[in-house]
Amino acid sequence: MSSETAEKPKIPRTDRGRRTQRKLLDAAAKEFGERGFHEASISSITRRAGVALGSFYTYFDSKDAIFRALVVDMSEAVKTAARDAIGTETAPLAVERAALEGFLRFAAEHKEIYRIIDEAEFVDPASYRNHYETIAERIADRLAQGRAAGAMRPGLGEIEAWALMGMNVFLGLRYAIWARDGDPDAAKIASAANALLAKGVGK
Amino acid sequence: MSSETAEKPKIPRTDRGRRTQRKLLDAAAKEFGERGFHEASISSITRRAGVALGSFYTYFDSKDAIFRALVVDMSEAVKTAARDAIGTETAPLAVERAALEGFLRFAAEHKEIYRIIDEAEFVDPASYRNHYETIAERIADRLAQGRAAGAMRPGLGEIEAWALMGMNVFLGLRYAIWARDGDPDAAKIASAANALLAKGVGK
DNA sequence: TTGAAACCTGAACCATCTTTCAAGTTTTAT
DNA sequence: ATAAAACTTGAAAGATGGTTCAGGTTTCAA
Repeated sequence: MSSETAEKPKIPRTDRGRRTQRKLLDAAAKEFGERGFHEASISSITRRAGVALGSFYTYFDSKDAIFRALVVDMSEAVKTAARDAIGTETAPLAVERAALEGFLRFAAEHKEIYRIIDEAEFVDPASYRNHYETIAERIADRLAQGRAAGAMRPGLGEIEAWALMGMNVFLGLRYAIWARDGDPDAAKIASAANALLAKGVGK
Repeated sequence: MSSETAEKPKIPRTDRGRRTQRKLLDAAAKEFGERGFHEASISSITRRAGVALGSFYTYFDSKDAIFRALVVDMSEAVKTAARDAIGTETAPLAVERAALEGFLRFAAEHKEIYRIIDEAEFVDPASYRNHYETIAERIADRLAQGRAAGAMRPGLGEIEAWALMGMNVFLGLRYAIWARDGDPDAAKIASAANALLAKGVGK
């Protein structure tokens, strides 16, 4: 529970072990995504993974431990998705648009990330905080670059980074996780958000 | 657990009863706020409230039920705080600034709302969704008014409302809940966010 | 004053998992 | 081929904490 406990990695030493550990991780992503941390049960995870209950403890110290491992995984995955989506874009505003569009598409494909990241607020607060702080820093860096490139105004910093991140997260919640029939597609959402970012709501 | 179960209100019929129910609700707000839904225990709630364990079930059907009651309470409280903060402002941008500043101050005073609303995603998904959808509608209405008043550009709708809401929620998370020494105050945050809203990041 | 309804009490019940463990199987290295 | 290390197994231990209940006390209305 505490973030201070030793927490030896438990790294598998054979192929069979690595396969089993991965099966557990994948099963856990589904289980936690569908039922949330507390509703999820280890026996259900091992059942999904097709291994015995006891094997779980060969690879993870506890239910908390596998959840933490998963949060780190997903947190990486989100960041990677955004970076990949940015690709070769260089114009600062185009970069933000691409990042959001990529994130929206990723979230739609992996709806479980929201539940897992969100539940980290309760199960693993340090990772939760780290997740958002890291992303905010990354956005702040991009804003600084936008300024340096002369494409953005001065005075953009941490506040604007958090505002932009919140915007993206909530657009993902509404249009990727809670998508409805007839909703605009990811490109449309990203365009609208980009316009807001570029010129605000003023006339 | 299901949202289909009858769920009779259990309304107290005497003053004593109403007092006890309120004590339980207040105790639960603290307990859930400090420990989160699953770490929280009913015996701890009744201990805080100074009543016997069994009395809990005179007023609430279950741990879920009192949590749901609390979510409704807090959801109301947030909306009220924002509305009160808007007060007599009429200029559309000033309204948004006031709403955010009011929300930031409220969140700083009631840090438990974040944990309780956020945990509703898992414990009471319908209320969670309803909370944000209601707020988004309210923001969308204000944007429409801003447009009608000629202070905002055309084309602002649901997307922009969710973006703005996300902005506010994340600014609250960072600067009210996770406040650090040396952080700008609520007025400064609201100003910066308002500038972003007014003119975006462009030069 | 008095009976009924409302309310209070806390020990015990019980269902639900997490975690452990001792014994068996597979893999790896020599 | 052989032994050690890695891995697997599932029954059972153990802990937790929500919920029930039977009996007592307080409040209310007539």
